Amino acid sequence: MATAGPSDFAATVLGWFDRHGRHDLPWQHPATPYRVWISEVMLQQTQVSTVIPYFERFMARFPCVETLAGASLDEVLAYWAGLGYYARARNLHRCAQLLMEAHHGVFPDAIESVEALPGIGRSTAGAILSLSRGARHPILDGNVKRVLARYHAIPGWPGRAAVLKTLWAHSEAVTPHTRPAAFNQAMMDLGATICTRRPICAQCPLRAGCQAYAQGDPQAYPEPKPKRAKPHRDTRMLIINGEAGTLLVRRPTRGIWGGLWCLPECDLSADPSVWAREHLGLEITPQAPGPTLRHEFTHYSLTIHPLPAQLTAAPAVQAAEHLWYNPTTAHQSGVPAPVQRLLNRQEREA
DNA sequence: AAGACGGGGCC
DNA sequence: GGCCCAGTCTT
Repeated sequence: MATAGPSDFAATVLGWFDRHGRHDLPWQHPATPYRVWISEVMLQQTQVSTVIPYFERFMARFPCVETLAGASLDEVLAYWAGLGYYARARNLHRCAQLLMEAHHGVFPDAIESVEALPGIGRSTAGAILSLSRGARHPILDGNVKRVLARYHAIPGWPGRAAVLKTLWAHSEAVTPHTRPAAFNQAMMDLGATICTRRPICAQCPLRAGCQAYAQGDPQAYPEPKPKRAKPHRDTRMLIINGEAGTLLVRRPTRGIWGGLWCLPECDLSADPSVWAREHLGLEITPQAPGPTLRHEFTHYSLTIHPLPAQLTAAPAVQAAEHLWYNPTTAHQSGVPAPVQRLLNRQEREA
């Protein structure tokens, strides 16, 4: 049988969507540009089941662009803490303020203008304008990449520019003029529920035209990223306890855990007391080291060596980038997951 | 073109 | 433990 043409492709996908697609996701009711935007950004590199509770909490606190733009970055980061990729939250906040200042708080209709906003690339821009307004724009997220790479048996890793270009061309070609919103949602649903890493081809509406299926090994597509050795790093985190609580310092905007509140980090080779005096302006008395904590990143693994210490002297003036964490008081600060684990561990042992 | 960027889920 | 996930930005 010949490969189905674009319109057959869309009709098949839409027919499947009406019966088997997901119509009950929180951001679909109502599917406003704001809600679709927030959900799409949360869903970048994060799975639906993880996102849903974050989305509900976020919407309850920041129901519209204006609320988000008017909030402090710290509070936005606090609502994001645990999702990872914190640049997404910073971009979200900046984008909300930009929308207020330059676009009256409303997303522009031109996709070029939407793509120009911070944290919004081609796929997210297409998703926002199609899912919320029914405009015909292709998308290309991980799900659509998988479906199209298999359907056309496209060789190569999608991270390569040439492969990506081919995939975009296919996405553009199959996106219909009628019901583009339903079609895009359908493609994501298909990738998320049927054309998964281990696909359920028996239930797939595209099976008849799928080249990877015809070849007998749909899992061969898309090709995996070429892998390399993962380096390992060590760091020491100081758990400095004073009368007001445990010291947290704000990390630089750029780099790992950007803008989040973290335990002070000092090199293993440094003397902790000297380091604290020079970098924090505090006098401390180190105690017995705690058990190490291992944390895995995409690109390296980290072993955290916790070192509890008692505060013995502090300057009269509190540094702006310092915060004394106390579990009994309310906090609205973003703390990375492994640091939160260390704080919780300390609280349990107290 | 390649690397940076987090955390959770799954096998 | 390795791999994956509704990507984008920087270099």
